[in-house]
Amino acid sequence: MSPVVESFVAHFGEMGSRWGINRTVGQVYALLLVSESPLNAEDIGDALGISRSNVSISLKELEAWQLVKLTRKPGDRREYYGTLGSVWDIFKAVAAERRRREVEPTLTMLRQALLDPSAAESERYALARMREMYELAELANNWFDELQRLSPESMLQLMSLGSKVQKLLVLKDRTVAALTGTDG
Amino acid sequence: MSPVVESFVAHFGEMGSRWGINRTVGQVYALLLVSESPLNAEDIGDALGISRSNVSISLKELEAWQLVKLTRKPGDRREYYGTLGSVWDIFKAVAAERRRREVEPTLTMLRQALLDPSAAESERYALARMREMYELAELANNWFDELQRLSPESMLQLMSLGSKVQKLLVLKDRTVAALTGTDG
DNA sequence: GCTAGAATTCAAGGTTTTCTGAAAACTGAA
DNA sequence: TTCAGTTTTCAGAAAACCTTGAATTCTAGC
Repeated sequence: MSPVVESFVAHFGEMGSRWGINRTVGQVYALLLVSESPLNAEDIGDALGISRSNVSISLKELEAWQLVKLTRKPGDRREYYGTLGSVWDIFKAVAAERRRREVEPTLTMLRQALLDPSAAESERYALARMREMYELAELANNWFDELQRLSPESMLQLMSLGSKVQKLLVLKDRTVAALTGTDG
Repeated sequence: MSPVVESFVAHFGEMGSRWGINRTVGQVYALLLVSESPLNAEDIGDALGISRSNVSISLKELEAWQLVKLTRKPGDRREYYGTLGSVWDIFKAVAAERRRREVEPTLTMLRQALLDPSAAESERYALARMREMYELAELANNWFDELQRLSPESMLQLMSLGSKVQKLLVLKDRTVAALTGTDG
């Protein structure tokens, strides 16, 4: 590995725990990201100095995240791993999996708690707080879902707009008001 | 603790590691979230069955996230902890801290790697991949920054719009084109 | 269907992270 | 300034997590 690649891989390893994956999974993914052609498990283990079984476990984890794709070479029985095509696809895959792991269980828990008929009067404040949280989380969750439907171009445009989107929203309100005759 | 609060606290504890905080920090925060009035360290330790020193460490961590605020009661030397006012404020604080911990170190690393003059020809592919990643991360990062400037109302409106925002973007393009006379 | 090579599983050992109680440091009120 | 009550620190114990090699299962190509 060249020095630049080495520091990239090391960084992904160190950041792993902050990102909710472990060191090795981070390193394996970093290596695949910057490799021009797919690698097999032995290549990966050799490059990172880790055991064959650890490579296997890490690749399984990356498959769960849907961050790697498997290819085969004719006349070669080993499996070769590569990453998704564009960084945009990667971004979407990470967002989807994080939502599944980090947000959805909480939404489910909150939904159940809020529907619980045994809730007592003394819990009034706690339930109100939980409801607020549920509502914002659900809104944000659905919003991310919708954003993923946008084309990369639209997404780029929206992001470049930044907070100027506010002007556009005001404009929209005026237009709607004028068209429906419901203004002031 | 009532059963509903207990399951809420337990859930935050279990999700802690997925969210990049530890079990105890998650539980302490959950408890503060649903408590109508601020709690002192002893209250927290008793409610959660953890040591006084562990409470102290967890509160320090929550302070680093800027998720708790400290109050005092007249004639009481103990410190009382409560949470931020609205879920929107909480959301913003979490986003800011996560960006600081999870995104910024990577942007810094990529920036340095991309500027490194010792980059060799053999690293061409790796550097291209890293540049792509850097560009999307920077764009998304700045976008979040801008979004935080929006009022809660605008944010709500934008989120409710969902992918229909695309129509608004098309409308804007047409208007700009018409005004500047640069259309087809 | 065999089989050699490849992938996976798993128990044991190693490492990192978290938690605790005891001790030290701090602080508000007298 | 003193001091009792409070918070913080820290070394060691406990828990959680990760890694490994050996054994097992799987499978592509014959």
